[in-house]
Amino acid sequence: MKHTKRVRLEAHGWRVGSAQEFLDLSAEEAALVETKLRLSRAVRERRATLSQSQAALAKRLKSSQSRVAKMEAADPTVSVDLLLKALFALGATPRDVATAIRTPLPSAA
Amino acid sequence: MKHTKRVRLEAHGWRVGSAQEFLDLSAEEAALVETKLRLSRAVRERRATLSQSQAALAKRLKSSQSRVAKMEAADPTVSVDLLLKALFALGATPRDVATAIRTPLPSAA
DNA sequence: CCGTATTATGTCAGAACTGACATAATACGC
DNA sequence: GCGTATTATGTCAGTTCTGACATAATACGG
Repeated sequence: MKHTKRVRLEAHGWRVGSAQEFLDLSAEEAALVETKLRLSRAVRERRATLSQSQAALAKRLKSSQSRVAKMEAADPTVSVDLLLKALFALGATPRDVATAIRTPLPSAA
Repeated sequence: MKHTKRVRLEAHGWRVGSAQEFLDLSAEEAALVETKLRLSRAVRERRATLSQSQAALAKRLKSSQSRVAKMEAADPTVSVDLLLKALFALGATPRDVATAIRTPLPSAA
């Protein structure tokens, strides 16, 4: 279950216009996906550092363990808003968030 | 129409638990709101720099002028996801986004 | 192995967000 | 002032996201 760019676009009722426009939108979508990946990784790392279970973080967030798992899996049904809420709940500062967003993934394109 | 923390929490069906918990959640909510403000400001600045109208940006985003206006007004009905989509559509890099998130507002608390 | 603690995956009703539209308010040149 | 271009505010039906639940998979000590 890995809706990526393509699927997401189709879900939005896409009908490709100019190739240029499509490519640009792809790049923008890719940047957003990459950002989500970085944030989700940051959530997992901070939580692990604090030795908290997903269930514990979920409780603090008034969310559920399954949703935390999806956050860390960068599931497309998880919004950036939720990822940020999780990070702040884990004690991250805006500076920490900024760093996470700038930090490239281990081996991602 | 300025739903802030309080209203948002109530909208979520809040019932205050311990004072400590409430305060913590307030701080976290505040951090998120502050982040949204910074991003919305970044959208306005980038768009202005490019001398684009809200309508032009909206078209590029496949959105509407009114929603771009709400983005720049940091309206609570605008998600961080949408703000990021706008920034990337305006040519921002993850690094730019990170900078925006770290940059304090002119005179905010 | 077996318990059990933790994490992953699927599903869905309800809540939040979105684009679009209408229309009001502002800004700016003429 | 008047036109008009741009931005602001309000509303709402349709889509997306969310929490919760069930349950499967994995990790790990005994």
